[in-house]
Amino acid sequence: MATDNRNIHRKIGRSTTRTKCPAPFLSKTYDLLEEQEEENNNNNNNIKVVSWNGEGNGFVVWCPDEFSEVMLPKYFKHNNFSSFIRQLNTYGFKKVASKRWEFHHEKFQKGCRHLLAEITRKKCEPSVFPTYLNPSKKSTLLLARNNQENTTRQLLMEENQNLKKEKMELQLQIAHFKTLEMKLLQCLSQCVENPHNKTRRLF
Amino acid sequence: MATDNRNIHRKIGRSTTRTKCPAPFLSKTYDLLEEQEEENNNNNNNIKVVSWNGEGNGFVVWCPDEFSEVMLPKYFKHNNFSSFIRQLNTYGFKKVASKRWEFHHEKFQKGCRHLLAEITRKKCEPSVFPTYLNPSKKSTLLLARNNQENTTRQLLMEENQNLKKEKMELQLQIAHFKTLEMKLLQCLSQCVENPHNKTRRLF
DNA sequence: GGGAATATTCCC
DNA sequence: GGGAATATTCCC
Repeated sequence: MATDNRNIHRKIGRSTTRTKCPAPFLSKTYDLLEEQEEENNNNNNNIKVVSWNGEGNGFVVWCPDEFSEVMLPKYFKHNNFSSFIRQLNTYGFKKVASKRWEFHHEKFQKGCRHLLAEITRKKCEPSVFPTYLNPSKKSTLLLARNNQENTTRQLLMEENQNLKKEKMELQLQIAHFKTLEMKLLQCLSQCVENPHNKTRRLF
Repeated sequence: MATDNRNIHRKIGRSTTRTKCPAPFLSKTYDLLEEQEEENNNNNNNIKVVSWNGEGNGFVVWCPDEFSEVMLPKYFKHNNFSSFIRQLNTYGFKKVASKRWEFHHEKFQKGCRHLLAEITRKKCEPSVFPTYLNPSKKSTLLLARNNQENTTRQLLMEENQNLKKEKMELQLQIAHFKTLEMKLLQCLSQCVENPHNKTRRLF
């Protein structure tokens, strides 16, 4: 196993001064391009394996097979092109051509190593559950949690409904009492004014 | 980079028939011991680097430096003893001696490769939040979620309180009406019976 | 020892 | 492309 003298990046990368230091993957990919660029310049006759693109705002893997077999193991712990692509996607790079392996990232540009520290890993959508729970367990937990929440809400809503119904009934009673009071008062007034009338008919 | 023909374990390991297949780390560690055992038997004069212990219910790394530099890279993508230990801990192995690197696991025994599939990774305590969220973000989310739940409940509870208060007031009104009705009726009856009495005093 | 970030692999 | 499991690293 070749010793990896780029580990220094990683060591600093994990420290609390993270803002100063890009992720190891980014530094290594940048290193790879810079070192390959130098080699490309020295041997104009050779076919390029990987290089910055014309504008210097992205890079192209010209020979994926050679890149994977020869270059990847020099910088990473594997020789799989797909793992390299997976990392590019993780850090938000975009494939910008359909017929060649050209990738862009706003903050990944030739001569701008200082921009690397501004590139962050894409975050997955926040899930409220740890990844090791299988979907069935997740649904069970979801149901449990929802059930608990729903039970409280359900009880409150039921109570609300009942209270509203009771209120309506009470208001209805009051309406009847008001009518009754009115009639009684009417009746009384008639009674007082004409004590000998039959007032019962009001009821 | 040496190709790793043990990846077959991994490929199967990720399939849905996971129960049949141990984690790659376990298979590799078992392979390593079996292959080293054979080498130990062939060269009795050599110092052992790693071997099963006497009972066959654990193993001993006799020479950590040589083990790390020579054997680890043959089976894993690193040469760090501490990473190997980290994996052992992840899978629940216990260090059982203070003066040498001897590790046990109930299901990791000489001649019992079939037990490996029963060894599982230790799970961290279920956190409701993804690990990438820092504590401050976690509290914010917690508060947000709680706020949302609390808002609903709070509103329902407030509505409930108001409804109960209104109900009480309505009942009070009804009580007054009942008193009033009673007095009016009393009054009326007096009025009818003794039309010339002063009935107003009842009010 | 183990939590957590990053890397690598596998799979959809 | 990206979710998720496992591996490797870093740090407490």
